[in-house]
Amino acid sequence: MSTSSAGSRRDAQRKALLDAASEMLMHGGPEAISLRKLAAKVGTSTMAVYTSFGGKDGLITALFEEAFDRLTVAQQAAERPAEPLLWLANLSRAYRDFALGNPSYYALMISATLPVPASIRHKEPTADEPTARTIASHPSYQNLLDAVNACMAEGSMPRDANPTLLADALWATVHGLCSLELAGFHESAEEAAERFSVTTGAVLRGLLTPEGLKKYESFTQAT
Amino acid sequence: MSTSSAGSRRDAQRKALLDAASEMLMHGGPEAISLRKLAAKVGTSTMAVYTSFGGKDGLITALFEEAFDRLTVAQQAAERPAEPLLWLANLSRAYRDFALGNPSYYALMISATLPVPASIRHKEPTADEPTARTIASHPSYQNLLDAVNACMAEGSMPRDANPTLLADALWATVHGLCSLELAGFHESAEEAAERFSVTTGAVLRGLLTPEGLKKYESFTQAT
DNA sequence: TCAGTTATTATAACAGCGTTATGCTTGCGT
DNA sequence: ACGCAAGCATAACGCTGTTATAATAACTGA
Repeated sequence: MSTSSAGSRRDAQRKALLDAASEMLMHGGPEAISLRKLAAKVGTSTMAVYTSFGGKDGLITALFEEAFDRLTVAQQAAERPAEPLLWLANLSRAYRDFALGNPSYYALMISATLPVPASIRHKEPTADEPTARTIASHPSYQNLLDAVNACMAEGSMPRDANPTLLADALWATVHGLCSLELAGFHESAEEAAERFSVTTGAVLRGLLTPEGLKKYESFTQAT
Repeated sequence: MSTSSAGSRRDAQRKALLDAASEMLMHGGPEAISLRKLAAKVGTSTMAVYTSFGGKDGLITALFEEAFDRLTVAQQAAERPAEPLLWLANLSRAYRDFALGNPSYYALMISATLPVPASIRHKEPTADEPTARTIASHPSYQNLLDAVNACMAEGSMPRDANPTLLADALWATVHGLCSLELAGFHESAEEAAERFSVTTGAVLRGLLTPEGLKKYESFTQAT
């Protein structure tokens, strides 16, 4: 049980590097991660990054996965009421809270997700295994899908709809809102919060069945 | 009229650099822009970038503004029917067409807009002049605002609403959709197109008044 | 038109980056 | 206990943006 089990010396080195990189990320953003400074911080040389992660790309990928894990934790920490519509609203809020609370991690998720060169350089898109699968099967997305399926099951959303389509609609909207808010397109925090609730409410209402709409409006009026 | 008028030798150099940088951007993405390669391409030295743009940041800023100009052209080239609701739909489509047709420019807009370090390094946020103003007064955003105001004027959207709030809701949604689509979260182009129309339709319907909703559904049923 | 001043550019050097080649050193398996 | 394989430190390579210096070009004023 030298290397197969967890807790080897190598894993300790890996964790130390990852923690230090995480600190650099949170302190100065994705662009502030330098292998040389990272190695100096941990007390080793840059070669450690290559043996542990295979290079800087591997390190960034590890941070990227950690970001998604943190998001998943934030999502699953959200209150899960019996009403799936309220659960969906809580998931949206949790997403925003994560983005605002971990802006550097969120920036990393976006910057590592969006740019064309990154997706080109990393893996040739020769239909090997599209990135979509990687995300769709992630717990973070599964949470959202579960909530959508629950809404469909109770008739708040059309039962014959494609749940992935509905989940993507909500995801894209929430992501766009957080992206713009973090970019600084908000005059005040209150205005950003209002825009978030108004927009997510609008897209959610737009996806509901008449029955679901009635239910949703009873919630918003009650609260 | 040596330097005050247009067409100086200096402006020609600036334009040559900008065009070459634009080509590098479209070919290899934002990260492929190297001052040395750019200077070699134009047939000068890297110092030209410093005299014309003040450095690489200035060059990127110029490309950033060019990206917004191109977006504005695409927006204004969109058909403008008498019905503001249809105009709004056309603006959304034009935004997506621009993003898909100029992915590198779009990536630049996002990457230069979103990351925390960029906004920190560039200008200290000492309330000097928030970025929001810069964007809100841009023709591209004004187009959207005009359409929203037209919808409010005809009663399709609540007349007592904040037009900026409504415009931001649509902008964030469309932006989030394009961002996710360009990131590669689409199994097929058809699926991405369907998701776009479904989501934008949902958020638009969610922002309408009952009268506006009736009008909108008469359009979708007619077409 | 010519002299003086200013601005622009080419060359080279500087500091930093990710990556890689080369030995040394360490630790594990036999 | 020995031998071998893996990990790390050192140094070098090629690249990046930026800056100092010196020469050149252009424009201004007499």
